[in-house]
Amino acid sequence: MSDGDSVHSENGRDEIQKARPTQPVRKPTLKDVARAAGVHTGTASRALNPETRHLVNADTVRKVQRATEALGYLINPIARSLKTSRSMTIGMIIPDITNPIFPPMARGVEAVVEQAGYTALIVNSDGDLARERNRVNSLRARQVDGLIFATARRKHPLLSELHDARVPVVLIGRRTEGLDLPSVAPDDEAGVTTAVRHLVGLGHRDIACISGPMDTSQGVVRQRAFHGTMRELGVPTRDELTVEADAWTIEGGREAALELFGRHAGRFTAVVAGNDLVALGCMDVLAQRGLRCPDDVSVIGFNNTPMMERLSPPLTTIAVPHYDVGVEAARLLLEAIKDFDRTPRSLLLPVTLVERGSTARAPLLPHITHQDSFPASAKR
Amino acid sequence: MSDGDSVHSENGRDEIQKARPTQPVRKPTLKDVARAAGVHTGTASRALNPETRHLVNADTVRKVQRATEALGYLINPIARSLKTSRSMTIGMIIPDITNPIFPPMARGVEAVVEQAGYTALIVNSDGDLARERNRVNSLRARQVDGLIFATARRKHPLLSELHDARVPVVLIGRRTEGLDLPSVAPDDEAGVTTAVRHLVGLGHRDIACISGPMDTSQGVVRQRAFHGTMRELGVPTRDELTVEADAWTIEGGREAALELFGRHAGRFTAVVAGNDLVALGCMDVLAQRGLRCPDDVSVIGFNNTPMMERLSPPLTTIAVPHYDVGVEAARLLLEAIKDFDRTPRSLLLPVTLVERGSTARAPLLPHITHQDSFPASAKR
DNA sequence: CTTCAGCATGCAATCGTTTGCATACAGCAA
DNA sequence: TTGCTGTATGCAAACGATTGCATGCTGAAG
Repeated sequence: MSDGDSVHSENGRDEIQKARPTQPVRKPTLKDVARAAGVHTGTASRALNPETRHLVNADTVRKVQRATEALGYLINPIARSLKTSRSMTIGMIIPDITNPIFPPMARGVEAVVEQAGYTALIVNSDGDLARERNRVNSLRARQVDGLIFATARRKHPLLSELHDARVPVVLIGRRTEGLDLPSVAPDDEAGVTTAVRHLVGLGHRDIACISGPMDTSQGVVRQRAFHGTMRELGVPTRDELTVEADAWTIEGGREAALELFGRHAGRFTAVVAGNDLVALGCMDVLAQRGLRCPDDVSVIGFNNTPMMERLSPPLTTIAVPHYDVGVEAARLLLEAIKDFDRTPRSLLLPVTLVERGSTARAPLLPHITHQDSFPASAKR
Repeated sequence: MSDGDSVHSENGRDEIQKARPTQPVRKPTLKDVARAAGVHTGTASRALNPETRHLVNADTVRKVQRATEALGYLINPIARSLKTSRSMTIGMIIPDITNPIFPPMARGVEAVVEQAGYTALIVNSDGDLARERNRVNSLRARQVDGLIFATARRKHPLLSELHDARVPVVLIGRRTEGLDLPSVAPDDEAGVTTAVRHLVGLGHRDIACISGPMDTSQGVVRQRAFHGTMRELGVPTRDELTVEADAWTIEGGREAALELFGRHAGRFTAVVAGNDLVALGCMDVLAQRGLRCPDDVSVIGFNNTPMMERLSPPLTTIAVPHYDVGVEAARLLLEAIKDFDRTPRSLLLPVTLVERGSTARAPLLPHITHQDSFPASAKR
């Protein structure tokens, strides 16, 4: 509406920049504030910054503050960053934002950094290494003051580079190899141990393990914990019953389950999955083969991903406090920003078993033979 | 490796800044590149910028590029932004990042803006107006070149402010009121119409509507479409059968369903929910009252939220191309950034019915009377 | 040989802050 | 009076890029 009738408005500037309906008001700068308050920009700057405020007379501070409000002045963080080379910004790299465990983490991170005056930039790498590098470079160029990696790759050239460049970094979901970086992770080992005990307690002995990708630390930790616990409990394991999912996704779980069956590995009555999504994929394959869960095969996941309680059967899983993971990671990062050379702390967050419908007592009859013939109950 | 053996390296700078275990290598600046290439910074700048590259001799360009690589130079977007007052950054405001429809949108947005050299900053407002204001201010201060609102509030003082400040804005999921802003939304009207037709086609006549919050445009559009379609089809509606959920969440749906029952509204055999989460909340209440879905009551959602196919019963719903919504929103934003005064376009994306297990033919017998007594089938 | 066009580059101001240093002034002691 | 101390402010140089303008050069036209 306001542009149809824009009179000639030939004010000389319009000749240069293309004619605009309304002249965008120039944002007030510190100089404007200083002028309005009748002081020098330096003084205004000091008055506005809590760190330096004590250097200036209380009355002057008030004058400056009044001017600030009157003009609606907003500090320009870009100019500030240029000078201070701190951006009050941190970056969070997520491998797959559509995996529902990450949004709560992101919120946890946001909640605490925001409190400290930081803004969190959230980017996702799609698990793609090149893309990840890209995103990280872009974040670094933007002078982020620190980085949180929620991506679980085990060794990572980026990490040492970042360390050399003295960029504070916190890892989520894994401890590092080589480098000693602060990290926060759910207690994977305890979680898996609990899961295995649960199954064994239900009478299962032939338990398969569909681990997550072994190039992620969580993948290896969880698988290792599986074998460790089985050994401790004196339950024999067979190599054929351990497979690795290529990705922490439903599809990854599906493919791994397919491979498991392809191996003609013989009877198993339960599976410990690397995470909930992998468990879901596995359950798909089970169903497709006419095996009922939990009647024929029990399945247990990891994470307690949202919605898992509403599936049929509802998934038994290990609950991880994702929000808290984010919170703690952020705290660690703030520490690292404050003092880069502080010796890195690592947190292990407790996890809990959530018993639901996907696990049950082991069936009495063998129902998967080496030949993949099915028990009566599973035959249509 | 090139720093471990760096001899004493007492270059005077060490004396000044506090001694550090390892000297953080100063990031190369444009000046360094220029020196290395034997040209002036101005020339280097022009050589590196595709827009101005044609101004400089091809050989020189090559020299500069080589120097750039050799030094591992990364342009400093902060300095660049300060000068150009463009940040190559856009902001996306999401009301609730844990609602699984948003991550795919965010990815869509990211995919296209990234292509254009922009970085997307994703923040969530938790639906809280003050917080939203906050986040937006922080984004504006950071000089974002444009904003995408995925938050569905109907009228919004912020929006006109932003418009006055000539900040490009694109809306997701609603057309605006008052202001004419570019937007992209699923075709809510068509979606609801399809849903209602589906139910009526199954023989339902007593259909309840649990709409989303009516202070969101999607809430009103969908509810309006419900009543419109019912009228067109000649199916009478009763006011008591329309309730409003306070939030687009499971909890919101639950409370609304409770209210519906509290009203003693009499028989209904189906409900059209504002979205999938609301539908889930409603189904919880149904189950709790001993009503089976779909045998006693059919329920249809909206969005085709991930996982809905795995529930029991799997949710019949209207599928929305969330990723595409993000893609289109980003495109619109880029257009608006290029030319703020272009007349705003609005897109309506097609939606499709996904028939699953939560809807079925209407039961023959009335099973909810005004007194809330239940049919035999529902009695335990 | 001049003149001029046109290309390639250098020069320097600028974006909006921060911050080390210089300055001004008041109060106080000698 | 002089000399200090300390406090409050001004001054101006950064930070690292962009960009309008000036300049130098080459070669062709006159």
